[in-house]
Amino acid sequence: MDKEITIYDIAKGVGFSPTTVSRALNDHPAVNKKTKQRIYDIAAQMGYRSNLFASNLRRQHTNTIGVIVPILNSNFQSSVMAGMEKVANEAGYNLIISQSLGTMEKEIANAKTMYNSRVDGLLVSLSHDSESIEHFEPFFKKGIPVIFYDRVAEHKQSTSIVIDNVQAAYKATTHLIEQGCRNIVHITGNLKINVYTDRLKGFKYALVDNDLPYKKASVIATDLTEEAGIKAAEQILKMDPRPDGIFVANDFCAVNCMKALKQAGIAIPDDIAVVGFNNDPITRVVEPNLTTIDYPGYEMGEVAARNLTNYLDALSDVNITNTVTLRSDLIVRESSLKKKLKK
Amino acid sequence: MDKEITIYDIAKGVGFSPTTVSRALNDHPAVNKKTKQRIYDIAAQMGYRSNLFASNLRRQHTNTIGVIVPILNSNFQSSVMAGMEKVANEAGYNLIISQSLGTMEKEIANAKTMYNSRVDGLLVSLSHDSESIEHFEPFFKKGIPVIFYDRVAEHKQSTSIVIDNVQAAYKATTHLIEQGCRNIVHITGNLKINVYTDRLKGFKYALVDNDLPYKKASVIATDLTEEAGIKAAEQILKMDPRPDGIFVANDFCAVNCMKALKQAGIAIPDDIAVVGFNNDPITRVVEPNLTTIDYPGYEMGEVAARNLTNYLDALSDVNITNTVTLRSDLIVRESSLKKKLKK
DNA sequence: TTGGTAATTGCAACCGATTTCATAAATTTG
DNA sequence: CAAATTTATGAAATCGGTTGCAATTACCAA
Repeated sequence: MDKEITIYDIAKGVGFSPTTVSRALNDHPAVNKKTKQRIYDIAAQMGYRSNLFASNLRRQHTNTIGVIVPILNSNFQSSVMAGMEKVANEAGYNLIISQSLGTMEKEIANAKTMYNSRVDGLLVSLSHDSESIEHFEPFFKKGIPVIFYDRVAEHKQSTSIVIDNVQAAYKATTHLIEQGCRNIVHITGNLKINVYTDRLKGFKYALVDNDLPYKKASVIATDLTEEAGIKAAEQILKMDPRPDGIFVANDFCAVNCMKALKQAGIAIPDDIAVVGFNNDPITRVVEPNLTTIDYPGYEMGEVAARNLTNYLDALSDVNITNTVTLRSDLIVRESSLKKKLKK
Repeated sequence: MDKEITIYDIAKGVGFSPTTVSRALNDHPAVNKKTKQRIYDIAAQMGYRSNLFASNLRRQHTNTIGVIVPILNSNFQSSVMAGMEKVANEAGYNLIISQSLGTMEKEIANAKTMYNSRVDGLLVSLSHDSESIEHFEPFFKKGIPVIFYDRVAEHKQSTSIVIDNVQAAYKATTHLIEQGCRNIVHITGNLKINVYTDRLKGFKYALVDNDLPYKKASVIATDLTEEAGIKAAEQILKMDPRPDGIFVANDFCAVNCMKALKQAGIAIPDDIAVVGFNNDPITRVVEPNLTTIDYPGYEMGEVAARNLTNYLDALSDVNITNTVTLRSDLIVRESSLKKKLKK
């Protein structure tokens, strides 16, 4: 097995001190250009690779960004991560990733690991049942930047990257109303999470602004899983009068709900129009194609990572921006286009 | 900002030397139990956290596993990663992740970064156009374990985690034949990649074993994207005689091909039966539901990571296993069940 | 020639934990 | 009770870069 080459070996090779070698390798301006070149050449020739621990130990930073996600294998989250990885990689940062699997317990453990791994910054989407963000206090105390995205929490020391969930839900609901729906049901997730409370707000506001009554019974809170969609469908079928529109806070759940309704003989969109949320690929596969909100995951990942790397590289000196809101649009497809409006 | 607590601070606090503190914290047997307990208590009380760089620098390992994937945002890959993360996390390893975006160039750069980050081991799924694995030589030379999964390459020093693609494709094709198909088309990906050549082999063997002719014209090599599926459908529509079965090496492509065929008035499965590959969630959404091969991504991630951590923790002393083959099954759904066989 | 400044380079002290070797104290054995 | 072990602890070297400060040389103007 090859022995590892150090700057001391290089120093011996070129007849300069380790100090100069170190400086040359870091492109320090106080080193003669010719010296630098010679050192580069010899280093390359000897197959030198820098020892990041030694460097990190001395410099007190790691060039590593921690990411904590609820779950990796969802279309949205993996898109986010793809965007993050691209930006982080380009900026010279490594990404270390862990999933909370939706529990606060694991999120706390992960935060601790990240803290011990001394990440330079943290990108977090909160778990389903995270009721506090106390476990990030150590980061705040030590001035390690934490950026929340999608599922965020308010904190004066952290930035949040979100879409305007209220507005998006408002658009979605308004669209249903424009299609003639007068009795709309909203299927949502855990109402402790900002995204779902905001979407509920948008739903409510749209009703009110269109002089439609808002009834608590029209909101079905679920865990947004496959089964939840089916159960919600059953619940809807029992309602009297039967709803004529559904706004679901998640595509996957929406699709399963739709399937169950179709099996029960409901015509979509004519009997019931459906709108989802996220623009998951399945929305273009299900029949009829699902109207949904385009939630730009990849872009969100890029923005979150860029925000962090800029801050770390002191490109953005102060952390002025507290919230970044990305645009999100309604994508209209057949699942919500009632016939009477079609030509 | 809090100052960082070191073992020296603790040493001062308890009146023992840093040596003893270090040993106590690592649960070394040569430290008195009472001493240990006192050190634990004080460490906790002072809010001590170990400095991983110092430790890594001295110990020459990082407790970090590098993962290089072609692309993060695919259902299969993110499932794999979810499985990996779970196992690695439990075994006390961090995962650093990078994507090659399908190009060998970026894969080489990523490998270099991982090498410099001194990962303890590497988990790799090769990029589309990786024609050699020379860029992993430094790892092999230094004895750093590299495990390939899904898209693998032969190397005497590395383990591969795969499914039996030949057998899976054989099953899929045989199933189509059993359904009465006599003129089957195979849509595949880049034939330089093991998974696709193997699937092609399975396709071929199944034909031969059933006394059906294998024609080169029946194999459509594509990039398996959404558009590729549509283009392939157009190509199929022009064929004379028209095929009665399609075996696609990827669900996403299969679904789009199916949609295009349906639009052209083809009845599925009666005119043409379709089988996909991967068991992506969309297979249960498309109509008719797509018959496919269950490719256990999550499990593959678990197995790959476990294999690596066991090796690193010297639980499996020698690297005996060179290839691990996971089981994969055919899941039959409506897209391939021709009427005449239905009751 | 002299004083002064800029350009290069090196010494040595870190960063914080681990580990070899030696030592002191406690315990067992003959 | 002396000798041989065992148990518990510490001093100091080490891992491989980085960096404050000092030293040397080169260069320029007066």
